[in-house]
Amino acid sequence: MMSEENNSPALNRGPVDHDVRDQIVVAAREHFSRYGYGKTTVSDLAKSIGFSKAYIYKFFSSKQAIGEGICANCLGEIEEDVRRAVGEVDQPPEKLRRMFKEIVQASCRLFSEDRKLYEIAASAATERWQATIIYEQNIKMLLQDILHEGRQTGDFERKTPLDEMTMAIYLVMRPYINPLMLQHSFDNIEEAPIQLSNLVLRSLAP
Amino acid sequence: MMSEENNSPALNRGPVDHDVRDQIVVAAREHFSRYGYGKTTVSDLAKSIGFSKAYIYKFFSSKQAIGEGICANCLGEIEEDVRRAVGEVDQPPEKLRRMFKEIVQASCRLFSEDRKLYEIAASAATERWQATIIYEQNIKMLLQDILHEGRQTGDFERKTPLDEMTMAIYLVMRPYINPLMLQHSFDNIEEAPIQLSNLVLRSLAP
DNA sequence: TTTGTGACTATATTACCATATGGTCACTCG
DNA sequence: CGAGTGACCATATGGTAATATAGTCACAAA
Repeated sequence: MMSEENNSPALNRGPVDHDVRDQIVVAAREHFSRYGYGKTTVSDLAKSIGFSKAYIYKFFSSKQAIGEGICANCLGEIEEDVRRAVGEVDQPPEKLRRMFKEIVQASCRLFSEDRKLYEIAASAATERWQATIIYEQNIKMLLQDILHEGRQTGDFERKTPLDEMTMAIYLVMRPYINPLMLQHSFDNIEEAPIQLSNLVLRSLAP
Repeated sequence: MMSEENNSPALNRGPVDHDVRDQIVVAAREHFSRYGYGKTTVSDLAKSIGFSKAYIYKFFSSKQAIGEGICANCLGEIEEDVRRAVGEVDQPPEKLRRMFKEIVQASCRLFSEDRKLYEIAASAATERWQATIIYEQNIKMLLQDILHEGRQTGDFERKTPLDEMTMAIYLVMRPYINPLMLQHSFDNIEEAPIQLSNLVLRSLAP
């Protein structure tokens, strides 16, 4: 499910469903991934799809808007991976473990296999782009769903208010969710999600 | 208790206990705090204490060595604040709460009241200066002491290995200990330490 | 020996300007 | 009317020459 933006400074312009819009996105992903966001000029994108630079601006309000689209894709893919991993098991405690583990894995994969796109995600986090905010919201909601389910199955305690619980656990995960913080969490990246899952699950015990 | 360095690339030189060494440290703290580490030249320090630049290098092996000294001071002061706060109460669970709360408060205080020194601490963290490593080690040891005590008083569970416990809780606190990560933790800085303390304490319940 | 320095080098930083780039708009073409 | 663009502007960026700075050393004075 793609996250469509319609917020404060409108990112998209012109026809929403248009072949050229998709071409731009494809070319942008390719260029950003290969040369990086900074080294790619809007003219480069235009040239590669055979139009003029001005035409790009019929579809996107700025270069950053294109970057946000690509970034939203990347983060969306991570989100999908996480949802898939979570969906593979039934017990809420195990879901939580999977969620934590897969978030770290998927983020590290982006970092090591597509550094240039990772850098976009990092600067998106620095500058608080919509893509980042939505991604973090979605992850938090996924977490809340798991907690809610665990409460109903009796796996998790029910005294603590659900949103406090969600917030606290989200804060524990944040250093591995946010690309900026991830960079400072590479020490013990192997054990960290396991140890932290254990800690969180102990605190969730009924 | 000051932390003295004698490590890989020796930081100090010449007479350890010397009046001029102290003068340098005092002048450096003043200058770094007012103009920042980058904008302060070694010649500035020399001039302000009435010696030549070359003489500075009789006491410190580099400008960074001076920076490390100042940074170690700042972090040492935070550490002292935390130890004091922890020492004011008796119950290990309350000690943990205090520790978390005071670390956040003291770090935020440095950030808002002495931004320039905070920036040194941040770059010390980026470049993994000794001062940072020692500080983080000390904090971790303080944490372990509290946990150890709590186990003996029966306030905390005893099944989980002590060092796993320490590591996990340390990882929870790290976003508020490490100056680099702190910058990205300002949202919810009020509730975060409380909620996280609650979570940790729930997980520590026997 | 201990205290102290000016003169020196290699590297880092700054200041500058030419160029490149993001972004707009009036306009053409079919 | 809608698809598409060249010419244009203000600002960002990159490269480079000039300057400033970290750090050393041989040496002097006490």
